[in-house]
Amino acid sequence: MKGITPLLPLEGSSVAEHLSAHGVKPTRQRVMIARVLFERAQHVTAEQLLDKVSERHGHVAKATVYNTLNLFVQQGLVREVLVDRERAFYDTNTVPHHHLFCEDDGALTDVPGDAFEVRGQPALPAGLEVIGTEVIVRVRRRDA
Amino acid sequence: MKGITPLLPLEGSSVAEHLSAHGVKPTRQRVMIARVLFERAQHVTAEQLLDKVSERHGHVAKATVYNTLNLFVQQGLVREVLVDRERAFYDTNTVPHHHLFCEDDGALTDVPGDAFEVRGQPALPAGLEVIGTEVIVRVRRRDA
DNA sequence: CCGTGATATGGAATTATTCTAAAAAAGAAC
DNA sequence: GTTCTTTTTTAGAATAATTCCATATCACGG
Repeated sequence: MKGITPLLPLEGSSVAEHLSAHGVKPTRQRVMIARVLFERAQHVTAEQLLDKVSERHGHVAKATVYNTLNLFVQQGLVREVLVDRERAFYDTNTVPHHHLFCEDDGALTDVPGDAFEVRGQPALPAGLEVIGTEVIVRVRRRDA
Repeated sequence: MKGITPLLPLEGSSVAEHLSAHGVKPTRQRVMIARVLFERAQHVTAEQLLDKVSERHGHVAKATVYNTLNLFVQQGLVREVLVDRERAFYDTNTVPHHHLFCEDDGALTDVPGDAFEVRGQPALPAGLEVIGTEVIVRVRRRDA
């Protein structure tokens, strides 16, 4: 429940099993990408991910990284965090939690502690269902 | 306090006064833009705003619309809502409230009612201050 | 092994936003 | 009003994340 709890999504199961369990066929590229992505709870951009994968495993096309990330988002394996217009972040911590975005350096972190919470369900117009709720707390350095 | 309360930011004051009161020098273009923007509480994209202004007042450069929107955001006259990578929305309702984003048609609306709220302050690392908190509830049509 | 549908790839295309350099406007001083 | 300085506007070029496209490759059931 707490945002700071380190998540290790792969504890006790292989990457391929993890993908299959979420309805994603584990191709070679997807496994390469997932290895880097899920090695720890983190916030990554598509470009960072591409670099890490290329460096640690083989070459992957940029389009494949985007396709894969979109697929993972759709299947609930990662969460997309839109926080500035420059780039999207992908968050491997899928437990509901909130985010802190520092406008000075563009750093995205989890909201620490649990004193902060969202209460209740919004009154929705008929025929709509909630996909997800995201809370972004924008911060800056004092005196900046 | 309630998200659905229609806000009329200009009630009782001219557009120029409204701008000045927020530290924005009321140039001809800024007044044109503000007239369209603040005529009612709404969510607009930069392009929609440009079109409306050009149609109802004179021509304005695209760059001016972007400059002006950025300035207005900085001065707290409008709120920027980042909800998909395609475009940014600008919200003339500056009273704290939440948003509903429908992924099917890309419509952005306010969260109705007040059963839904954010409680407490996040525990912040030292030296940081909160600029603002945004809550986005993503929805889709049932059965879609 | 073969065929077929899914996936991967490189590079081109798209597109919102920002940048740039120059023109216009606003404002101050006199 | 005139002149000088600073701010704002402008048109168009530049930027860059993401998607599109057409082709090649892969996974895998029969």
